[in-house]
Amino acid sequence: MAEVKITKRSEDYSRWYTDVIAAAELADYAPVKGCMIIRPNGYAIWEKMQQALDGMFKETGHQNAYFPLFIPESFLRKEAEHVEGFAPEVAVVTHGGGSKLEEPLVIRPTSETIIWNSYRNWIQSYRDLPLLINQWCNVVRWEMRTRLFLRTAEFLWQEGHTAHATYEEAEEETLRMLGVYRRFAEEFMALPVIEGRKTEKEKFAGADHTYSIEAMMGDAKALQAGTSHHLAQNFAKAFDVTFQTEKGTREYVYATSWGLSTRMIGALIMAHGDDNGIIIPPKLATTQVVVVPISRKPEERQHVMRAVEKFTLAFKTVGIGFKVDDREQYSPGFKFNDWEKRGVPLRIEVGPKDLDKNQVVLARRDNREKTSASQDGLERTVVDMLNAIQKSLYERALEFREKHTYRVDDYGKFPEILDGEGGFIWSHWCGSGECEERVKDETKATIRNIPRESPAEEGKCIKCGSRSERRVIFARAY
RNA sequence: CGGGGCGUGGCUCAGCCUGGUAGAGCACCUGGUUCGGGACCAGGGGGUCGGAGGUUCAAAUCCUCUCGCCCCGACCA
Repeated sequence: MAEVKITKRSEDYSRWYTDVIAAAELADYAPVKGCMIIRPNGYAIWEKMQQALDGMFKETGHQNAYFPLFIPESFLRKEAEHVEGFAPEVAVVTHGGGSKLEEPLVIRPTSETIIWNSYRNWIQSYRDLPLLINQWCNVVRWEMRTRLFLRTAEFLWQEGHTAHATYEEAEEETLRMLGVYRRFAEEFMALPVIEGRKTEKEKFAGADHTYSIEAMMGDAKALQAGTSHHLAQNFAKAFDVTFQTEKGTREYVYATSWGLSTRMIGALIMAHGDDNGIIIPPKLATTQVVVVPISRKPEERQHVMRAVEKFTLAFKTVGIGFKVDDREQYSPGFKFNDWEKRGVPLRIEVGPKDLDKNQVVLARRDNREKTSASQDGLERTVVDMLNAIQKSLYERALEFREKHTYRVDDYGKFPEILDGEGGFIWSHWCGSGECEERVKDETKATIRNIPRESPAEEGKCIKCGSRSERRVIFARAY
């Protein structure tokens, strides 16, 4: 276990980020450029995310399946916008079994093409619809500049691919899954997000339109945390997927796809982490509570351990994830720091002084407050406190976002905000790609999305002054 | 792909300018004393100095080539 010191957030945010990952042993750089090794601590978070999401997918009627990693190159070319969007970043396999392949195989950057190729055979009639499939897998996108979790050449994700009889039904599904992502972010990640529609420039290659949830990180930059696409009939037409309607006519199928990736681990780090390391929200922590026994003499140790065994037994019955750190070679102070950088939400300290009073010391990771609690019914106290931590992480993140959100009607204020503390800027936009592009060139801020909750409001485009009907969010993004 | 930097035990780095046969801190192992916010003492293990070639009696050090990584700019979940 190498000692890792963490750069202060205020000093160098991106170094802080990589330091936190090293300190918490979440991931390593791989021998292959742009790839990462997700270490057990990092993977544990992903597994928790998977569990939560998978449950919600099942609740909304989806089934898991698995499609191949290799996709015939020709498939990718069938949808014009799609190939244009992904061609620059696909990895291609040209050889196999010692000889050149007849047709190169691309390693999936996303699976729309290979999945819709199958859907052609799966869908005959309106009775086969809707078709609601999800898959958990890895994908590869050859990125120029990579950062652990946020942008790597290979990453893990889930991709949902559904087929519907009508445009409206597909739209409903697209928004339903966006809502699932929102709920996941808020309830499990303690991360407030803004649902909205992507601009034409930022939408998924091959989609009719794209929705996203956007979150604010600890440096006030935006992170796209999940996307849901309405693909209309684009892929059905490309792969000739039609169905017979109730009336006996033949129509192309409507599609959606939606994905959320290991990037969320990066979001978690940047949304909640502090100078001491990552803070894992209780609902995503495998180890929710770490118990640090403190003792000097062997007989003291025995007494302490007896008490620990007693209350941890109760933890098991109520399903609290805990770990007892009984390593003898480390001092309590070392262990406090060790578990803090790993982000365990709650620490329990028990020593001789506590035994005398039948209590323990509870130390919250989120605000580093220490309080005493009785050993009787400790499991209830702990459950309550974990809930309180979950809630307070959300509130803190929301407060931070509010504090860094501005309504701006004067383009001249953009640099001041963006080069200062940064943040989300709600401004009017006429809807033209030129204005969007010019703002990006001039300020490095992009339109994150057109918020769904943004009320209709007459205004003038921040850039060109033309008529605008609602505000959009400008921000610098990851 | 353009600009900048760096490759020396697991990690961070010194040594290189001025060649002389590898060193520190942390981590690791053993024993002991410790233990309520990163303990201490003693002992110990571990490196073909990114790779190849060259100069030299002698190369981590000088020369040539090569590979890789990191940071900054053009694309993106």
